[in-house]
Amino acid sequence: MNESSVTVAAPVPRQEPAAADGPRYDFNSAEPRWQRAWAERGCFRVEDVPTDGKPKYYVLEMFPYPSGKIHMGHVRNYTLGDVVARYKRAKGHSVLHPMGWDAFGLPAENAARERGVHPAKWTYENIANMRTELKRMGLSLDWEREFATCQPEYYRHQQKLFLDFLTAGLVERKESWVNWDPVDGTVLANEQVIDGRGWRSGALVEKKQLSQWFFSITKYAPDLLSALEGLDRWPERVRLMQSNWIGRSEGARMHFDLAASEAGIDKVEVYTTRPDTLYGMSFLAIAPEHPLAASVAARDPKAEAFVAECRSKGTSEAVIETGEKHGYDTGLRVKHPFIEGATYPIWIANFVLMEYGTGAIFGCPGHDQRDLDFSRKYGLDVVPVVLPPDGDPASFAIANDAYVGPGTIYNSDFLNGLDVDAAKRAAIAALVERKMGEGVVNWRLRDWGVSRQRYWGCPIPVIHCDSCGVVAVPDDQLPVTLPEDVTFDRPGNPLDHHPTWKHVNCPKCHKPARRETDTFDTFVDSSWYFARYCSPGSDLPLVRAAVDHWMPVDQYIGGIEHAILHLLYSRFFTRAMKATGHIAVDEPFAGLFTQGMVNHESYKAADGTWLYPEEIEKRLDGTAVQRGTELPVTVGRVEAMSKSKRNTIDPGAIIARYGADTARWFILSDNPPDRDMEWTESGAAGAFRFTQRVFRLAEALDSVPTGPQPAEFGQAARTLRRATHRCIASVSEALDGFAFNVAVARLYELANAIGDAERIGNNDDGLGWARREAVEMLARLTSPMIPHLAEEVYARLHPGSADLVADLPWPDADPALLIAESVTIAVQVMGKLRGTIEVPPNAPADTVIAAAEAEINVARALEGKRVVKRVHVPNRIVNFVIAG
RNA sequence: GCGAGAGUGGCGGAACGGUAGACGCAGUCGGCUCAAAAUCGACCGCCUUCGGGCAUGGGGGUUCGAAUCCCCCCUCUCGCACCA
Repeated sequence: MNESSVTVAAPVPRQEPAAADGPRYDFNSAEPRWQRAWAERGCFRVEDVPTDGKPKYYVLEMFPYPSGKIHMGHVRNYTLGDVVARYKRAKGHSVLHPMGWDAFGLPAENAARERGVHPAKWTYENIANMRTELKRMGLSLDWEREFATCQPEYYRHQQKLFLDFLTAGLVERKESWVNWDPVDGTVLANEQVIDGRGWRSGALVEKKQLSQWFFSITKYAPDLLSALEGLDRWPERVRLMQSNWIGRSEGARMHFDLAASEAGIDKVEVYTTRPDTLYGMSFLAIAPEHPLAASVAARDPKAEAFVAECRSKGTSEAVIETGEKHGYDTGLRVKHPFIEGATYPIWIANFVLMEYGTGAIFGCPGHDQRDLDFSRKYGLDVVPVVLPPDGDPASFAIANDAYVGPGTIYNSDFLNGLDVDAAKRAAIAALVERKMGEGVVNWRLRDWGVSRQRYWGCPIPVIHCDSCGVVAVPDDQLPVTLPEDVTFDRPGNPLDHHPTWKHVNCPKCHKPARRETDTFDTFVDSSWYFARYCSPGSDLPLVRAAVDHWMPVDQYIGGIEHAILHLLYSRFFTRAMKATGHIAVDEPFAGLFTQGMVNHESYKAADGTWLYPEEIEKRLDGTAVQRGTELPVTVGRVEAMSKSKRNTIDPGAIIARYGADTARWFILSDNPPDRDMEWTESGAAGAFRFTQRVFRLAEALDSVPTGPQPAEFGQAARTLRRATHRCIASVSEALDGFAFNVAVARLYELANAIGDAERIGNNDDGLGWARREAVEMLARLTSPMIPHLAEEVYARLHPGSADLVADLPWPDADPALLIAESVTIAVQVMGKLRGTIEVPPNAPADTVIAAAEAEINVARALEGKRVVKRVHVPNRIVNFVIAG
């Protein structure tokens, strides 16, 4: 997880912000100091089962893959989560906010193969480095809950869960077609097959049948789909993507009898959503992997060649993009279910998928575009059976487009005259009557294959015994740990090559047997970690009292790239854990927020090589030159930070230069958090200026005496206090709505208002008190975003106080101060703005209208006109409608 | 192809159906400086005969009033994609 982009170290050191006159906020000493203060106070620690009676709030960001360094995507992700965590905590919640490591995975094995470093060493060193970097961000995390999924203390429980699922019938071992890389000797995910070749080896990928472990996610398909409706704090598009992925469709499962049986096979099973078009049938097509295709291929060399070709080219982009359809006529024929004596050819076709439905279709070219393309290519009949509403049965014909719209059935015997839906029902009824089929619901979702031929993953805790079959590793022998002495000097799975590891005795019959050498897909590791955080030290996978208290996660935050797989697997896993008694909830994540990416301009030198941002210098006219050489540089697109384009910004360098608060402030201020943002140098510098300005506003109060709240405030003080309390209200509202960029804008407004008050300089009428109040509120309201500076400012305002802002409750706005002393009302004539008037709040309508009519511009616009309607919206607007 | 989302100044973006452009970035002018940096102040959608007019992708509609609601169209982004 979270490994989409990798940051590399900046090669050229950047210059420090120029040292300026006067004292400055020294983030270098302040940030570590406050981080220590929070840690020593244990501000962010919570109990597994709290007894403080506070409402719980569980904030979680997708845990990082320990690639080596944190990148800006992490900074954005964890800053967003930290704002939520700190805000909810201040609002009186007991907040669980943990962090850990998604630590198994292929990059560690690649490092082992490429550099000879053991995956464990590589992983743990990366974790140590990234932990240090994350701690510099000042996140309000309970670090005592940290774990890595590669620790036996974690994955032993995963093995236990697997065995519980096995007992509960939620896991099975079955044969399946997989992408097999013959050079690397491993199964590849579909995403790892590029143009028909393995992404690492470049070898042609083969389709191969392997025995694999599967989680029975399809058992939950209906529930996983219907429960999406209740996830009302998930983005609509994620719910939609999951819904499409699960892919429910209604139709009929039916069989066609072969005219003559083939190698003992006498019928073909078909799934269709269009049983109403059965009379339009002109062929039957089966997938190349279909058993019937295999038996034809066994006796027919041409068929065998065709199947082999499909197998090798099936996944290539060329075939998929052009949609070119290929087929082979087997010579076999099937009988029509309703038409006595009619038979149709059976083709093997490349566009029929073995994975979906039954791997066989009946072809109705009149009303399915693919079937039409296929029929035109091979000269098969095209018989229309659905007449469009305005169609003429005598002349309606199918040209190049199949007709898939609504209409009336014709050319179809007993179905004639029915509409499409009625005909579907009638056709299914007829199939049922003849015992040839039934109405079914079909799902696109497949069971989740979790076997990987990898070393750096969680061992699957089973033993294969020749006498007893598959035997679960007994609980008292868990965990099955990875052997450390492995080599990566040849392709394939090091566990399989290990001289002794897999050789064990069967736990049942004690005869020699073999350990399973496959490990789990790393998505398994991340499918329950959120629940483990509730009781990370327990001897049980989950402690019911802890998960019952904390789960579900109230706010989950991460990238959209996990919209389907990780989230769907986690939803399944939670249900499976419920079925096995480990947890009580169905849904793991009550709220989900998907953040946008962090992008940056890219730069290219004249010779075509990419340049790091540190290597270029911007000119005033927007062009850029190479630092030092002054050679011209092409400024490229703003795109996702990537190592290859060298448009990365190292968070460590930013924090060293500006401090964590600046990085956090800029990343929050730039735009709404669900959209992609552009990291810019000027934006970061602007954020840095703000932090310094806040400090100066606090510093300016050193000479302003403290004292009790005055009974009376002058005009300027009242204005400032209104700004302060309006800010409390509006920042709270913005934070509640994830509008962090708006919260930032409101805080700039408050800072501007304090600056205005500062320049007035007269403290006699309570302005000094009002300024202290405003600066304190500025600190407290910014504290979820820039927590270190908030502490620094608060401490300066309260010398000698031991209070931490992190422990203070969220301030409440004084309702009396949210009411303006006067309101500006817009005056329109026929909907066009003609002027504004100042009136007391909630002034009576006739007073306001009279004042509006008196306004000079309005009066001019109304002169000589007849007003037919006066619209008055209190405290908002007056609109005069005139005749004519 | 199917589905979803989005189009507002030079840029990122604000805006319960009620003064469009908050706030920031960039820019212009000025104060302070020998100068620069930092900082502070002012300006900053387009046109204008200085009355005002035009402006939220385009065109219609609803409304006293539309960036916002409805219909049609255009463009862009993302997701799924031979799913029978």
